[in-house]
Amino acid sequence: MSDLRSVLGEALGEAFARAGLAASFGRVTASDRPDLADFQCNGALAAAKAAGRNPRELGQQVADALASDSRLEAVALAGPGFINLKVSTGALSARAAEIAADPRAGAALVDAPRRVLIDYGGPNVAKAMHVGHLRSSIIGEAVKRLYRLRGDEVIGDAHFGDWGFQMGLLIIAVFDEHPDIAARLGPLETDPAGFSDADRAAVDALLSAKIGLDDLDRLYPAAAARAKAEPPYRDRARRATAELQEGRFGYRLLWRHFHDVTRAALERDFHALGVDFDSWKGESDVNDLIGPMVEALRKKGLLVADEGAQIVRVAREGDKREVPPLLVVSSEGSAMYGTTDLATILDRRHTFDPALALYVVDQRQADHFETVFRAAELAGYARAGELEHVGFGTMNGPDGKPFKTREGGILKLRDLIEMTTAKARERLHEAGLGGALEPQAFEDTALKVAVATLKFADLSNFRGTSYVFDLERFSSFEGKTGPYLLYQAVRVKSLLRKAEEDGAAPGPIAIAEPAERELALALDGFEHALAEAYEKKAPHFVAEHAYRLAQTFSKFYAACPILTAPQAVRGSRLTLAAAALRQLQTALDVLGIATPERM
RNA sequence: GACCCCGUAGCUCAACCGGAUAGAGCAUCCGCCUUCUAAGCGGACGGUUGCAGGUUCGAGUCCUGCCGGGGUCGCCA
Repeated sequence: MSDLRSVLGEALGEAFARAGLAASFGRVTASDRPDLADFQCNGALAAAKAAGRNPRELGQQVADALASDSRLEAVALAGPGFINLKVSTGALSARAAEIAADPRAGAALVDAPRRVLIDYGGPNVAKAMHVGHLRSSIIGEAVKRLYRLRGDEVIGDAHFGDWGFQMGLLIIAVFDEHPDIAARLGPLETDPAGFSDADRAAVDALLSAKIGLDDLDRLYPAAAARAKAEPPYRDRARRATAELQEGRFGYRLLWRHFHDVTRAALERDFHALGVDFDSWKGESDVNDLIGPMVEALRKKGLLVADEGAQIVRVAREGDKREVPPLLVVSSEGSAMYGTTDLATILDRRHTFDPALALYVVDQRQADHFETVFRAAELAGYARAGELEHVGFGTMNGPDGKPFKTREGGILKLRDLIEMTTAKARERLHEAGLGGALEPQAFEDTALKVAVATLKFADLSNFRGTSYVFDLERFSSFEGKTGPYLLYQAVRVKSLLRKAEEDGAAPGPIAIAEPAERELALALDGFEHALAEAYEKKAPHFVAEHAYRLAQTFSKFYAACPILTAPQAVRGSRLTLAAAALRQLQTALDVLGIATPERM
């Protein structure tokens, strides 16, 4: 089961090989000139250059070798040596039938599945998610689904930021605000003996009643600001952080509550966005690994003292810039975020043991990851190429700067979703869509439209570039938008429902009309879009395909009546329509976009 | 200052190891609903790919320089 492009590429590769040239010259691409051909091969030009031969002559030789191929209706040499291929109607019908019968809608599996870990989302304790988390979550989720669809064993890890200085800050902030909590937990130092289940339940009840995510979200920024301005306050927080990490029991209880209450709220928010993690391992989980790891680094001679800190030098001969060392232990003796990252790599090596770990994190941290990855290689925790930073640009406001609210604050993700959902309701009403739906179904549709709006807008751009958030444009039902794609999917669903009511059954595919031909070729292009997206960790190739497919279908829908066609034609077109729907939904599912039944 | 990314139609973006006539969407204009969801489809208009050189039969793509924008440059993550 392969796409036409690959199959034809193999045939051409053989022809090149018979001519004594590398089979890789047979690489086939979609035609630049759809008026002339379906596919083309430019290999004769490069091969002729390499072999010192005439490109047209060589191209003709290769073309002649394919002249009798029954899958091809025409093989023609054009221009300086392009080989143009037009697929026969029979082969195209057969390929379309194959895709229609495929539960995977034409998506192939990789030859050698790997274990892949995707590190994305990056939520933190006590911090409600804001727009800064949006891209990592959306892109990471899409990459995870893409790799899984292609057959890899994939774990999506939220890499929960649940450790470090901000925990100390929160502890003292909560103690200051709630003397009763301070009185109950403050004295509990190291000995949990005598702390009964009933005591634990009482503490849990106390904390649940008094401290919610909103409180943490309010306390944290205030405490962080105060620590910056008041060294004594900062020092208290540092001490609390150190005591927490050393295991002070009362602090651990409080910390556990921070952790649990945040995670529950975040999971809900993420889920509403269609983002679900397989693992919520946090920075705290590797805390106990850090001590031994530091020792091991020292023994290996990698750790050196510098300016009062302990560092691992990672600069290499031939570096164009000065690559800073990894700061493992600060001059105050504490672990840095790079330390935690390194320990996390070690932990993953011991547990999931991924062949590839992808870090879906803001592009601005590229240098940091370069340093960490080099240190991991030096320490023997990973080999070159096993760790990769999948960076992305920022989502900007109309001013071209990272998105802020009108007041200049950071927009919470929940508010962004609510804003987009409100716009979706408005647009649905404007369009007179969804009027027949029950209120609950309407809300469900509005949320799906909102998620499609946000995600498609993000994923249709190459991840590396920044983009300007423009709700008016993104939420439009016209053009290259999420809502347009949902609309197309819903139209097909409606059509198929109607066909079923009429008792019209799908039948064998027989490509005849140009619009059918185009649709079949679009369906065939799915696999290549997936492969491209997979290789480059760039979901926009899938988004691009989804859009092209929807548009090609719409053209077909307009040009080819289905329910009113003669039975055989109707059967063929119904099968094509069902295949298009399944593939569109599969593509949208990779992007993390769900389609409603009606709108 | 050093290094990295970006600069493509009026606007927002694509362009598959260097290939034919650089493609979409929005906006503007012209057509198409007694027919399956017209929030659709077809067509038109729109380009010195930031500038200047170089390599090549061929450059948006590779190399050099310059201009403009963004980012990063150890004890916050």
